[in-house]
Amino acid sequence: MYKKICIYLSMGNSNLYKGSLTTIILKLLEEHDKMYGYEITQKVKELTQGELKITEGALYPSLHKLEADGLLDVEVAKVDNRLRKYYKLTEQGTKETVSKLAELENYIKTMQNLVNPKLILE
Amino acid sequence: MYKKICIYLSMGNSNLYKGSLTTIILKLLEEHDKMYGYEITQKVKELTQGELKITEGALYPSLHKLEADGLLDVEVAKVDNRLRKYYKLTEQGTKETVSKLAELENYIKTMQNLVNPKLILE
DNA sequence: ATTAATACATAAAATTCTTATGTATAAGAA
DNA sequence: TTCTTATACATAAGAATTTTATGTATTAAT
Repeated sequence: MYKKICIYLSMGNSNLYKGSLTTIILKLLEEHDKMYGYEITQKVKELTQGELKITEGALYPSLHKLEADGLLDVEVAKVDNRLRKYYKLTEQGTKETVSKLAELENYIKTMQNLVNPKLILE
Repeated sequence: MYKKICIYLSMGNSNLYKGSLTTIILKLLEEHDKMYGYEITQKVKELTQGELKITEGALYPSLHKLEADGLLDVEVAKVDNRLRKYYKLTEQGTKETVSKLAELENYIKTMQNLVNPKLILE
């Protein structure tokens, strides 16, 4: 038998992260070429020093959607008798990544402008 | 009779804005003391040069929730025979604003760190 | 031997927003 | 003067995304 007790901290205790999961996945894949789901959760935890924890319930459906949309290709591997699904960017996925990153930069500028107008002079 | 044809552009054509509406409302009220709903939509449009358009369907329920949560007080006024509901921060709302702004700063730092790790050295 | 870590998955519920619609007054254009 | 746009509120169905909870299975560590 199995037993599972979970503690769900997820997305930084702030709902600002809502809507950024896709951007995060695409950017990580742009930098690391080929990653599997669990690896993404660990990498995000590491890069954010524990601030951001991607939950499985958000990650896997998101990966499936990106694949269905043609932004990711999947390749199944078996390592130590355990399943791994490696994802990588398609050509279209690479384009979408550029676009998503531009959106993020734009979001940040807009929000800083809204929230702290004195510091933005350009 | 009336007729209404709407063009819904809303939240910057990017779902990164999901989750930031509350922060935006609170910050505007911190700066402008007292505002009504329609005024908020216009102010946001103006401050973001049209990039961000708050829809009524998002704004009004959000204002009602903030009021129900004790973060905003409301005061009804009649100007030119037209109804206006002025909202202002409660004491608790002022505290929450500080907290929400800190969350935003933190979100921006975390995302920049994730997305462009080379530029962050601190 | 039991727990923690690795590795996938899905599904109900919550949250937030979009889209659509409803109501009403005032101002401006045709 | 009539039609449209702007001002000002509201709610509700549906979409999208995430949280919370659960399910299955293998390997490593205690």
